Amino acid sequence: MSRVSSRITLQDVAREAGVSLATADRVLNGRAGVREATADRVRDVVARLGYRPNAAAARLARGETYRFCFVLPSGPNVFMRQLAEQVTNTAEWLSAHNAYIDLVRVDVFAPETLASTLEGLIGRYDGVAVVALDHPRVRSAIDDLTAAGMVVVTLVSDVPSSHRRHYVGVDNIAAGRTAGTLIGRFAGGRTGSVGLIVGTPALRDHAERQFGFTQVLSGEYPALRVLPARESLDEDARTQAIAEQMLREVPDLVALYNVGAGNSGIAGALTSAGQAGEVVFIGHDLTDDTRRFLLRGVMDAVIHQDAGHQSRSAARVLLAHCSGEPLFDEQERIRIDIFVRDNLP
Amino acid sequence: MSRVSSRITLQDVAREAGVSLATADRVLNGRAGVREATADRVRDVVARLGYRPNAAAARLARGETYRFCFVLPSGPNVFMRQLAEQVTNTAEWLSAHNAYIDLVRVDVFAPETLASTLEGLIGRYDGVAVVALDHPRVRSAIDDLTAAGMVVVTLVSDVPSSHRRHYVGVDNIAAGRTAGTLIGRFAGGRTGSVGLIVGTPALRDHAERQFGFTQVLSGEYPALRVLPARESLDEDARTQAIAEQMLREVPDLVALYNVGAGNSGIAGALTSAGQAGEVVFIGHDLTDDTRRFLLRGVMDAVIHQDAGHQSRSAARVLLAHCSGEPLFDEQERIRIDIFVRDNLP
DNA sequence: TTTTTCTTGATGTTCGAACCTCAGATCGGA
DNA sequence: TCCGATCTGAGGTTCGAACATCAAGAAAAA
Repeated sequence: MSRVSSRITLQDVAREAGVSLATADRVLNGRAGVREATADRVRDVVARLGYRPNAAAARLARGETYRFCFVLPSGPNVFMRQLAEQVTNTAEWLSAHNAYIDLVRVDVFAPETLASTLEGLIGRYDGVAVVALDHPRVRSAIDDLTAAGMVVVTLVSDVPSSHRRHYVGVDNIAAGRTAGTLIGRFAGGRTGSVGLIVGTPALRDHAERQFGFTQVLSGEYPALRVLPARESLDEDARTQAIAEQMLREVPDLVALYNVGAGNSGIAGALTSAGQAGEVVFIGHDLTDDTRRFLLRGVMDAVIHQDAGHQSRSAARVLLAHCSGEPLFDEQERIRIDIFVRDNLP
Repeated sequence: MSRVSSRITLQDVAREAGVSLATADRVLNGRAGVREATADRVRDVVARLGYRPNAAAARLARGETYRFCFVLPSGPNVFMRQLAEQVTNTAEWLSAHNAYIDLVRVDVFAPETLASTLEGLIGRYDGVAVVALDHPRVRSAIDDLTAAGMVVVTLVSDVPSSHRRHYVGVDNIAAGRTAGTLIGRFAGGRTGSVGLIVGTPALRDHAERQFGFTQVLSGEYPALRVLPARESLDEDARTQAIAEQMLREVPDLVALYNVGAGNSGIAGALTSAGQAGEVVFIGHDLTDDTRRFLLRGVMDAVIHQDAGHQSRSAARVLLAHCSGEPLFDEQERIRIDIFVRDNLP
């Protein structure tokens, strides 16, 4: 049996170090007016006793409230709607920690709008989480925010070259590779063509998934030929039209990978062509629709990134950076979930 | 833009309801001596204003410390070692919430020992998380604990018929089904036999996985014949011997599913038989070993349940039940993770 | 030696809620 | 109408840390 922790207050530390509470306090909060030797003594005792400030008391005493802003894309995208909903839940949870979230939705396909929205946030928040577009204007807006002393994290879609403090989201190249491996395996040694549908290659996450997917298929499944990517703009109707055309014109079609939204369109096309369950179909993001497609055998796997995790993680990261509390990195890693019919949550 | 929360104190509620702080306090903490009509008025205002007690202040004021005990199996099982490590991390996190964890390890294959260990905990803790054996003695020990007013949650392996307050873990039938579907798909239309290795059918989770697996394979992949299950007792050497024997004696072996531990043994057998990558191999629990096997192509998929999630979830559940704080169910659902080479964390 | 500057201790207030006591107020029943 | 029982208000204390102020003592500079 191992007692893993204890409860030690600043009082204990002060007594043990032979200084007053005030001095111990000055050391711990980096206030001036303590001889270096004394400060060291205090720090020693802190380490030896394993003193950990009572977070509840500290927050209560500070009485600070943090203001965060989450900037998400507007539009009908189901995943983004889920994310917005989860942000609302997160806000409720955060309110117990003296932090408030405002939620802003802007047009994701307009870098100028996004950039100017971001710039309008300067000084009004302590931290910003943004589903970013990798565009020079957006990058410079992010840098402006950090220059103004705000903590910025990118959410779902990264801008690696910016000064964002953290990226909360998955490795989309790995997500694409995962799709590639699953399609390669599910195709079961068949030879033929694989249809590839993206929302728009202008979105960094779509481009990365496409890259990872093609990499795996062309490298390891030579029997499968990846057709040139078609753009759906994430619209159901357009996606359906593309899928229908493929089913008509590609006789040896063995699989479909949909990088973006619009899975309902593909399911519709497969079903009406009588090919549901025949053509391997993998897409992204678990929704009511894709869950149903999995259960019906229309989709074979869904690659997912949990909106709730990402929202909470972004909030924790913002909070930790603003209040100086520690972060458990391992807990903040967002995973690439694979769902098949049998492990649906 | 939507401001999702606010900060309202009990003071505000009392003022708005036209009562004193003391009365509002009595209502919220269920203390006697308030007329029902007045209490209703207060509750109305609480709802209307969306008052949420400041958790930090509440905990500070209560000053309670909760003592939890985590009872895990002893022995060399890697997953259980991971779990123990994560419990230690969780303990550190919990110490910021005035809660302490003791960690006890007992022999999992001895229901008597487990049961008497549990009974020895009575009165010494506020809550217990236990990796339970589904055995009448253990069940009655759990019921004794709850009868003594302690909160008990089962971890990883459930005892559904007991009075445990909560089960933190995955649906192991679903996990077995997931393995079945993946093997069925990965086998790619081949015809042949599938080897099935369990630790011991006495463990509920093993039995459930076996059940789910067999259900899917026999129901949906008639070309695959599931061999009678062999028992490995979770030992590498034994597992290896079984795998070697299967590889020798079953000429049409197309896949192996290992329900318990001992994946290294199977990997060894496959490699030395020159069958690595030929025979589909799926097992449980991501470890350094299984990760390596995935990357080398010896294993095709690993079904995983995150030890860190489970440990933290158990702690949150215990804390919530003891302190009466709310739980977000959705966050406490443990997922069945599927890992292939490309989505390793 | 005398100032000035630097350290330190002592002491207090604040945060929001939990919990306690005591004195009135109100109410029902006899 | 009066009595006890039941409400309610007012006030205080506590938790642990953050932060402020003031004065005493020590060390360094003049």
